[in-house]
Amino acid sequence: MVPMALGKDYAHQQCSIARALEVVGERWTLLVVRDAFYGVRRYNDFLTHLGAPRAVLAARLQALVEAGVLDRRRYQESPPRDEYVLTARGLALWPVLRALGAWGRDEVPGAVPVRHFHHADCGTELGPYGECPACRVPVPPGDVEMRPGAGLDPDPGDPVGRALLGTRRLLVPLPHGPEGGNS
Amino acid sequence: MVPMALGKDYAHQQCSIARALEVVGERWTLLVVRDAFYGVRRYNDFLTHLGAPRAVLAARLQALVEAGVLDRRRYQESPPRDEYVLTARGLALWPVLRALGAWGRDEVPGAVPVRHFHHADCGTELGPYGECPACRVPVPPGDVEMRPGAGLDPDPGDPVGRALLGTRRLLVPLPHGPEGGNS
DNA sequence: AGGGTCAGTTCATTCAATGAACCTTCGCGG
DNA sequence: CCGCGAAGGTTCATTGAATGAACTGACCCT
Repeated sequence: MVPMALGKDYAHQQCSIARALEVVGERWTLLVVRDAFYGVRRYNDFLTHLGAPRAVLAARLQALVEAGVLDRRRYQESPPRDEYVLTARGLALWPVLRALGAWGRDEVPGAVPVRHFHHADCGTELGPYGECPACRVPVPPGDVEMRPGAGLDPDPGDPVGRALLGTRRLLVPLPHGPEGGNS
Repeated sequence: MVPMALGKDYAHQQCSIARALEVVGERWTLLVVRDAFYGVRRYNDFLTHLGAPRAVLAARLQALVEAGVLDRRRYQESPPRDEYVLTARGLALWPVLRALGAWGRDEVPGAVPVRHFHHADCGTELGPYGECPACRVPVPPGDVEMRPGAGLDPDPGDPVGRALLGTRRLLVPLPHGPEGGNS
């Protein structure tokens, strides 16, 4: 996708769409952001869920941190381990992902709904712009509940995909650590 | 950008966002679609406005036609000339471009508004989801009026950029032909 | 016949993506 | 204190796509 020579070519474009694509328009980048919304925070989890080459993932994470979309922060000291979490700027990408997902679901032929997104406060399924049709408000991603749809593979090969099978609230980190599994 | 080996890698992803990116996630693709919304329809106009390599543009246009986003149709017989116009499926990408543009304008540092988008019926500037805050309705792209903003280069090098300087309604084709210029 | 427009295609070069292997730090079990 | 494995990378050879310049071909005008 979207390659890194973008700065060179898109920069001269007087257009905010081009500027956005300079940051998130490369291959894998928006999928990394999507996984961050789903609660993925660690390098290895991104890696197994996306299937991207390690070097590309490292480059994308670093670029997203530099662009202020992700924040890299220490979650344990020994051994030192960092996690990547969405900043306010990253959270602002939620409408982009909503719009892309809605288009992929409605307009790409042969697509079965994979996941449904609901307003956690009232249970209503979100409208096409990420708003709650019942409450008439735009729903921030932290108030979105993700539910499995008919098209979701019930037995994904990777553990991250398995952790994302059930109903989950966005932005809640994936379970980890000794108690993490399924106790 | 997002590159053409996408089919291979994104396809196994059970996700409508990934499916959307398979179609519009490659480098240049979304900029082609943006220009189509602005009224660009001809190969040479895309070429001069985007600055993309000719071979890449030809490949992207063909891929978008095959994906049903653009329709290629004959507009004159001799010499045979085709133009590329958005289909219903392509028009459905408008929220994606709106969301990307809003993010690029609000969240990418150092960005000055380049263009403003208004509801042609009432003149109100569109909200972040492409809705009209006054009329409380989602505004279809054909009812959107594009107006120049402070960040717009007043003298672009290419004629297409010059034709897009003023206030224009989306989807209206660029002027062409003997009367086209600025009479 | 010559020049110009439009819409491409071809081709050599450059640049990024891929995937496998390797590296480092640490925790743990014996 | 030795070996093992996990986490989070880096390095490297190979593949593949993007780039830009040149070329093609159909047609029109003068």
